[in-house]
Amino acid sequence: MSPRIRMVLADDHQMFLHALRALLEKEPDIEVVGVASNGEELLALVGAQPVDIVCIDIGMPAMNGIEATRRLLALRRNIKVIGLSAFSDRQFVLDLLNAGARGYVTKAEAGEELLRAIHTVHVGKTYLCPDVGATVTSALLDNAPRDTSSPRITARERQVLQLIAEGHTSGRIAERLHLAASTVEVHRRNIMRKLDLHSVAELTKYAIRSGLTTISG
Amino acid sequence: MSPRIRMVLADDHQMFLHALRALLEKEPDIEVVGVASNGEELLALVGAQPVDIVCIDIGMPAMNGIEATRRLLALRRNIKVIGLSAFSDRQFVLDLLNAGARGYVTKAEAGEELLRAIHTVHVGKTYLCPDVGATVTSALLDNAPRDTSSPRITARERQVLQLIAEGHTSGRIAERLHLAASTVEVHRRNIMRKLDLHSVAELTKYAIRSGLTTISG
DNA sequence: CCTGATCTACCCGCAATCCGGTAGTCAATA
DNA sequence: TATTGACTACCGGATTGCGGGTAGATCAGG
Repeated sequence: MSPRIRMVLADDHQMFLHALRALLEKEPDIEVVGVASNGEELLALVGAQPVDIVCIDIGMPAMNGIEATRRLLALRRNIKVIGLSAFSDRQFVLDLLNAGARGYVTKAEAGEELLRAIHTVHVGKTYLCPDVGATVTSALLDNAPRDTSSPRITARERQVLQLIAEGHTSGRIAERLHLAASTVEVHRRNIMRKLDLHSVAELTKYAIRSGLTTISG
Repeated sequence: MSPRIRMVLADDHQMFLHALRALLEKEPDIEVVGVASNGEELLALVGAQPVDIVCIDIGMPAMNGIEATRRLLALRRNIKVIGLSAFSDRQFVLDLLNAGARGYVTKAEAGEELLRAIHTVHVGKTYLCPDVGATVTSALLDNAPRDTSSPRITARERQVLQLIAEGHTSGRIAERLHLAASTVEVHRRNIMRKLDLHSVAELTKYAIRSGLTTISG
């Protein structure tokens, strides 16, 4: 008999965290060895014990889910990461996979979907839940340079977008990042052009979908 | 021995729904008799069988949680409703309680908090989770007209706010509503003043929290 | 009848956004 | 080496946002 799959769960909602733990512990081949409600707790948990798979909520406020994935894999390269999210934004899934994640499941899916993902990544494969899988795999299989249809946001732009979505003006963002206001405005325009969004309201929603900011705040 | 508490859960996230079910079914005195992922399913479930307590997620897209509560209680007056939410907006809690709910718990709280709420409302009392309880009860106990601290938004303002959060300018909102642009701007400023919000990003998040608009769009 | 709330509409003025350019530096890379 | 992309910074101009007023119309409640 092979040993049970050692898992760690990370989500900023305590209730979801413990409810999910209860769901997974009904599975005989899964052992939840810890839960974390922020990035620091998560890194401490995986640093202290052997862990096979980590489920990370993309929408954590304290630490960006993608950043958390990167730091986690820098610490323990052989851990498998599955991203959990309330939304399914194509670009964001691609970023997460680029960061090293092996799976992606939306919270709208049933628990069985997550179990499928766990067992799939545990044997070294990649699992994407059906609704996002189609669009993403088509993008991955397509090695051709899809210039027009792949709006990639840079790290700096992501940083500016986050501050815009938090309600700051370009001037204050410039102060915060030690930049000229004109530079921030360039980033702002480039973000809007790349994403084809044309108002702060749309930028804000995109930032929330991407996990760059939370609804409360 | 008293019979078990018959519960129904409603949330648009399948995963949370089933995870929460697993958590509650570990309790010997609780029986989850059904789960619903939208308002229609919920009404059908409580119409078909005896139910003691219903947990409703406030942030359901298809049906407003407050509206669902109202219709639920119109159908079965003796059912106890507990509101679940990812956020804790004072005004929404008040609206929910006005609609007839007996409890309110945020998803950030642990599962034990929900169990406390369930047992409390089951014996006919009202339960509010600690972080919102303080502000809300102070508002309820205060019969005096707290003009400055009770930001009630009018129907027209809500309409304008929704269109702002959808990314429209005052000019286009004016066209849509057959108003002068100056009038829309007045509504806009009154909304901001009442809610103490000072950017479109903050307005957008508030609108999402209020269920006026959805994140995807 | 009067008061208060709401909706309507306008005034001014400054700040900020939004869209179009140009252009230098730097690092990676083809 | 040459090119590409990212980051930086500025210019100009049109539009919009934002905060402060004033004010008339309507309607409900005391």
